[in-house]
Amino acid sequence: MAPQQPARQPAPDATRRSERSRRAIYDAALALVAEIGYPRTTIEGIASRAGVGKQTIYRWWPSKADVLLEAFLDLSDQAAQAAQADGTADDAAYALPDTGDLAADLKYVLRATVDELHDPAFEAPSRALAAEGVVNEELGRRFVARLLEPQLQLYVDRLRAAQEAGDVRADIDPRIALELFVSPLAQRWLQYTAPITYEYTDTLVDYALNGLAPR
Amino acid sequence: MAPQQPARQPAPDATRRSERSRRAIYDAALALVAEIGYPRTTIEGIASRAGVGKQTIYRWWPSKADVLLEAFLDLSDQAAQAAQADGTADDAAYALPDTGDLAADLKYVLRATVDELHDPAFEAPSRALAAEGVVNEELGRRFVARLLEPQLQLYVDRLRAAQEAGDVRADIDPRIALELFVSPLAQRWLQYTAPITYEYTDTLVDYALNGLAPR
Amino acid sequence: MAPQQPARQPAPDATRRSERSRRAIYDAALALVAEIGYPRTTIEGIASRAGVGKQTIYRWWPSKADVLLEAFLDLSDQAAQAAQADGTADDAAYALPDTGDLAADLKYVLRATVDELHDPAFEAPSRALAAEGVVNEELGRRFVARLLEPQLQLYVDRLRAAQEAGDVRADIDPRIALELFVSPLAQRWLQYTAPITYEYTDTLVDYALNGLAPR
Amino acid sequence: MAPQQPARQPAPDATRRSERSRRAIYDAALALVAEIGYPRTTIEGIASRAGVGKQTIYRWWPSKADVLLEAFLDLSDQAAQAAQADGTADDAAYALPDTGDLAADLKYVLRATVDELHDPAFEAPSRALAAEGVVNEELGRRFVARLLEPQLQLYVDRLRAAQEAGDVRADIDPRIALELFVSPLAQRWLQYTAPITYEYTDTLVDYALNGLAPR
DNA sequence: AATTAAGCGAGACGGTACGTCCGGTCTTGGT
DNA sequence: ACCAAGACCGGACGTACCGTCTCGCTTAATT
Repeated sequence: MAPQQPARQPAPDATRRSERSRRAIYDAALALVAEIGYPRTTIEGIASRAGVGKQTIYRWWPSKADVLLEAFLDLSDQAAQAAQADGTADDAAYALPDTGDLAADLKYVLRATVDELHDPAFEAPSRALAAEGVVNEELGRRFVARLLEPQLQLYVDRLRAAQEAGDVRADIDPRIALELFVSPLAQRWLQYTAPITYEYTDTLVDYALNGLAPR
Repeated sequence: MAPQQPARQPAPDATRRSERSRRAIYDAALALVAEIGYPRTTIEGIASRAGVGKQTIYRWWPSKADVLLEAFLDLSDQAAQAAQADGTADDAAYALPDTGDLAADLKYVLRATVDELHDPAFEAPSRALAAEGVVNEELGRRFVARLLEPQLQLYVDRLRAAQEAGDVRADIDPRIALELFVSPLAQRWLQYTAPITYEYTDTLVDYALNGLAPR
Repeated sequence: MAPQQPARQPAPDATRRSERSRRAIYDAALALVAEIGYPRTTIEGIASRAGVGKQTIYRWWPSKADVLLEAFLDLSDQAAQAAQADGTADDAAYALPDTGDLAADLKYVLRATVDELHDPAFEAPSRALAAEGVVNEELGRRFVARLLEPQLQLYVDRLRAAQEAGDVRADIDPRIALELFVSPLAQRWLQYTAPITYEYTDTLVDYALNGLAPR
Repeated sequence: MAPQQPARQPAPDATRRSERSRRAIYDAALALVAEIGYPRTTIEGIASRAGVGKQTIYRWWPSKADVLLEAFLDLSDQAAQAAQADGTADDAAYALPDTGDLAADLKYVLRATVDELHDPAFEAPSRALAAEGVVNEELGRRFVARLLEPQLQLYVDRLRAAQEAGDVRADIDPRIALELFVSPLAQRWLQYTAPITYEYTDTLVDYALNGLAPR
């Protein structure tokens, strides 16, 4: 119906695209970012490590950051599928747990997030993408839309359920409410303002639910 | 007694340093980051714009990010001094307002922060430094220690005062508590997750003080 | 069978070399040396004037002197071909004249050499190469083997013919004999020890053929 | 009457000049040229090795080549004085030997020159100066006038004596005649065209005195 | 003896060029 | 047509020196 992307260049034919090269590029990009860091990772380096011509990268991605973003999305999808395969039906990738105890559920999920933020395989590329997004608004928005927002949506869902159960006030906006415990964790991780522990995230949930003022 | 700094290189003689060049470099760095963005700002460009030899930059700073960090610190100091000069004695640079109404005071300060985050002169360099800090831990910690933490400390002080006044529960850790409203704002700004408005920051303060759970 | 060249670097693919760039580099190098002198001629200057990236020079030549040597060889080849095209069959590029009068032939050729040494197009680059060769033995030997020795060989041939004709003693080594008139000219030109004139070269030939001692 | 040099700069006061520094600069310059070669010898390197400020060099010499020229002249003077001290009255520095046998005397002196040209202490700086002189006419003329021409004058004197003794034809110009055996040696040394041996210089003398043509 | 003024060691400074690396484009030959 | 390979133009990197300049410090020569 609607036209595809405007396609300023001769528009490569995606049906002929080499899946082999695409995978090799993702692997090389993630490996290099993990090994030598994002700033020292170069397109030439990725091409060389992937055994691929530079043009093959430039044909399909406009920048180093875009390569990494797609590589990371691909990695996340794979991880999600793997988790779903050997996990329960209500996988964390699709919904937060709902045991009826909101505080406990949030603490559980945030503890899992703490673990993930300490996983070296995720840390290097996601830091790199976050950093790039800070300075490059267009990519930042894409990063948020594709990776961050879907995860935050799970909190929105859980908080809505809590509102129906009467555990959260009805006049609360869940999209804002979730930031009370998610953003502090994000900031500590992004900016090294302070260490990240289970105790810390538990505290965040308590403070957020009960408020700072005396009751 | 105490050892001098390690000084790995021949250690330039700081007493002979050209104040004129230092200022010109700060100005050029800030101007370029504002005009063409951090990634396209180069050491050569700064040197050229400042009318300075490249070596004069490399002699005193190890990297582009360090130049910008010092330039920004200098800018902040100047702004603080200017504010103090024409302001009241209890300047915001030294303490948050304390009218007795904690919610109002916090809302006031956060609104000022919203304004500052929209000020183009501050936005470009601080974004750049934040981004660099995400990916470069050493610089990130310096950025936090020199710029961010001193500002957060003002919230700690205000919250302590509120605890004494009985407006905040005594068992609350102020350093964590402040993150409930500061970090969400930071994240929205850094990652473009959502717009930043007065209404938003007001809401954050209300949620944080009163909690999400029904009272 | 025979080993390939050692090829210490990744060895660029000569078949893909840009002829256009090569020529532009030669032209730029010769022009700059003529205009501003060898020491002030820089690789960057050559690249810029030739409209070429610096790497294109570094890819194919190890040093400024090598660029100039090849540029000059190319120039000489072109001049030789041009001379042959519109000249007689027995071009000076292939043999010295042999009218039967050795003294006259030598004087003729040396006068032509005097003219050439005063030709600004040849002077600047050949001086530069000679100077570099004095201080850089490896390049000096290449300069001699590729440019100087082939010309001297023509004298050897002419002197051999003279020996057969009985105009030069049979026990004379022509390779040494030619130096009696060629080297003095060379030294005056290289070291500015004294001016170079037709009269001077005529005198050299007379002295060399007849000797200094009374007959 | 007439003013001394125009003195474009404030004209340093030579009476206050530090003899200690001058010597240290000469030594450093000669040592560096011998050790790392002329092109890699820098003014900064000389200053540092001599334990001297850069300005002390720039105050007294206009260029690296001039420093080396004076250093070499100084070295030559010292060598000449040393030779005179432990040698005969008629030192080679003041006159060529005159045993009555011109050929033998010339062969003797040229053999001594061959030895000198192989002396590493003299080779590096004199090559460097010669090379610089090829490309820098002004310095070249100074090099010739101060170093080369005085030595050639000794040949002129010896050849004049030979003319009076009837061993050289009266119509010969000694200044040109000497080039028949001196220049070939010079060229072989400067340009690496061929090896330098006693046999070679002996041959040059024979050829020059007797001529190439049959007698 | 105190004062002055130059040379001096040191090295920061504004520059230029070095030789390298990489970005992004283009061309070639192979599949 | 895509791909691996890599040459190409361009531009920034971080380093090395250039030649000038300023800073304190000797060190005479002059008051």
